[in-house]
Amino acid sequence: MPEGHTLHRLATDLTAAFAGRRVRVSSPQGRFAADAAALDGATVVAAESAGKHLFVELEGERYVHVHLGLIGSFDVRSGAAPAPVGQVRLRIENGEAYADLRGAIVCDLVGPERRATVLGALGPDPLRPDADPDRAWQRVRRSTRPIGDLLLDQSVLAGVGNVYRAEVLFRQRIHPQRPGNTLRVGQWRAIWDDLVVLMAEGVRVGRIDTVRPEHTPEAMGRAARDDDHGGEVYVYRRTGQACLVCQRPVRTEVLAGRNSFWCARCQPRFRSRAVQ
DNA sequence: GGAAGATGACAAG
DNA sequence: TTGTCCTCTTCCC
Repeated sequence: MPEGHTLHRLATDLTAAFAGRRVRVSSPQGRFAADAAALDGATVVAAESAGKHLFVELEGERYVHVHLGLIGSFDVRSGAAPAPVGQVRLRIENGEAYADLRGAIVCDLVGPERRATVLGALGPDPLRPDADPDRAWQRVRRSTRPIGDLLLDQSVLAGVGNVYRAEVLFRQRIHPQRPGNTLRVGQWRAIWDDLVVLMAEGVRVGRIDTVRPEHTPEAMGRAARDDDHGGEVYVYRRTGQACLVCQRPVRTEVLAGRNSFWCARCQPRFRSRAVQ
């Protein structure tokens, strides 16, 4: 289940497995069958990610545009492909490796124009070295929307999902409901720089770990937890459990349509000076 | 065996 | 704001 780091890693794995190679393309489930047939036997150029979007380029400037949505998965494995298990919408294989796509919200065959349109609608991606954090800041500093809302808006910045939103705001001690236009530029830069580090680490290890060494269960003398998303986090989906830093119960509230998590002590609610 | 959720995004009203 | 879609897992009866 995907935030930007998952897609970035996926692009790397797909490129390693298939770039420069002819591939068989199929749709065992059937919903991508016509396009798969058109692509079958083509040579893969490369795969790339931008935010939560993935493009697999095949010869002839043809791109398979994939967005995993909330529940999609794209598994890249080595070896010959076995009989498909479950609803495999897209399978790419070359005898030495195979990749199965399931549950994606988008799986379309597109051309360069559509690809450019999708990329153009995205804010800067902390995983891309050419990303310009100031472009996002110009949106944040003018907005009265909560920062927890802005961080999930892919046109403001691309690749952050619900886990990174909760975790980066905890690490920077900023309440999710704090309006964007009350942040100082230094706080924004701290959020961005932290995302660059956290997401790069997410790509490297393949899971989301955000807990600093001094706050790990071992360092705090507590039993290790086994989070069901695979990583070690401060507040994400820890509602009611003790904050790893101050022991207060972690709180939750729906923000921008998604569950938001924070510690009321470590991330005090912002009070506008104008009100006082 | 069924309901509820889940790291997402969109359209409709 | 609500409803809808995608698939799988976990939980409850």
